[in-house]
Amino acid sequence: MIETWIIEDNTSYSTLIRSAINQSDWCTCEHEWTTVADALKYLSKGDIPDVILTDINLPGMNGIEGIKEIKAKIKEIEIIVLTVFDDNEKIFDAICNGANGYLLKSSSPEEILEAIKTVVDGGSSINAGLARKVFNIFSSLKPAEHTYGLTKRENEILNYLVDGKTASEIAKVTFTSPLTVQTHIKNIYTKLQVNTRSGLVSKAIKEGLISKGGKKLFGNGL
Amino acid sequence: MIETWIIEDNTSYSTLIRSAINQSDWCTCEHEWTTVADALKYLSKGDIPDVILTDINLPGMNGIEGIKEIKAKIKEIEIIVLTVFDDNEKIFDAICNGANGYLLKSSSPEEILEAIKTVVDGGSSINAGLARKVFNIFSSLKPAEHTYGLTKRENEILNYLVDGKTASEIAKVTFTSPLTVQTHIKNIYTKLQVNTRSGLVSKAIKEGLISKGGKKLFGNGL
DNA sequence: CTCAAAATACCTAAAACTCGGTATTGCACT
DNA sequence: AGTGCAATACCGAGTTTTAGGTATTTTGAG
Repeated sequence: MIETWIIEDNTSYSTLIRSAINQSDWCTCEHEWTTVADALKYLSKGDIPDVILTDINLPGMNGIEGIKEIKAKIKEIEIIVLTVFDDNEKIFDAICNGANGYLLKSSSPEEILEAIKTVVDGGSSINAGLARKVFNIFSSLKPAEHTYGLTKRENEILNYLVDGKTASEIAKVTFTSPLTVQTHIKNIYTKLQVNTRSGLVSKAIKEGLISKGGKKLFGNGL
Repeated sequence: MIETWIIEDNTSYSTLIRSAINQSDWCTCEHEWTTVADALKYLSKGDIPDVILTDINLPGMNGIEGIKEIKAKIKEIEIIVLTVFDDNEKIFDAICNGANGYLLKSSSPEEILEAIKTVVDGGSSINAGLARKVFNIFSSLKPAEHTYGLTKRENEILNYLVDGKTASEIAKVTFTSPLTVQTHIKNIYTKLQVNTRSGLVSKAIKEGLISKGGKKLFGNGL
């Protein structure tokens, strides 16, 4: 039997969902809370559900923060966001904070039950329309592939610079003169149109100019 | 009538899918190619499908590159990846390059047709298991929230540094002495355990220490 | 109020960086 | 054989940064 909780300040809506859940023969909802704080308090007492359905717009702590708090406490709980918001930012934040599903309140009770089943089976639940948004967020994450016409050597040196190395340190690992490295750096500055070391590093990371084994990567290493 | 193409070097598999598609009364598949190059050549002739199903492991140009090339030519074409690979990297790359759906070859013909319908309706198609992976990639993108105990002022200055500003420039915009700014920078260095400007900027961006209106952001501005 | 942390400001000296140059060598392409 | 680009190396002057310090004034929490 799957145990679920609902965190939702609109009690008439939560009651609706709750009764739909309790009508199934494999899933129950014993508790509904109006704030994240209430849910967290009860969690501390050792009563742990399999799935939590949560709104985002809540009094006190919002649902996004709530996901983080709940996951920090017991990461095994599957969390499904149930909200009216469908903007990229909310979706992005919710997923980043550990949401396992994202549903709109326009979803039918059947869809909600389906989503619960999906997450307990180790999947993630999101409808096609929202999935498109997730896909779009992803592809917008990919920086445009400016190369600024950097040569192989310049690119190599750029990578060392981003590591925080000085010109002389780079000279050592590349077996060249520090003066040569300075020349390269000067040329990189011109090509990237920056005039400080920090501006260079910033631009290089933000525009994905850094390669790791030939692959572009994001600021966070992926 | 939805027109689809298949790019797949395993012709016995593609023939199977093609006949399944052609058995529907709303979707046809006139062309199947074994390489991206073939598809691109035909695209140039003006014959444009609504949806392309593509493998990833292809002779010559791989499917990931293929997505980019096809989208660059005609971005309206919906592209569904159909592959045996389910590793994070392939999924990530495919979506970043503009894939609109991602299916495993274990999918049934019904699921494939469902996916085609989904993408032409403006959604994105991905099954629950893969969606979980996408969700996990997202949450791994979120840098851990180290703060390194930076004070408000230090954080402010850090942001200017990441912009490539010098100490004196920062002093001007903060209406303080350059010496004060230097002191702050020195303290930031100690807290972040770096000893060059570039190392600082690099670490700050990679670990998401940069705030924009109170919000964390990624290296790419999101 | 009081105490600690934060923010402010200054000093010095060495090291590193920025920017304007010049110049040689080697390699690929025509 | 000649042209162009990449990579190498150097000079000099001025600026900025780094790494030790010290010290005063705010400010926020108890």
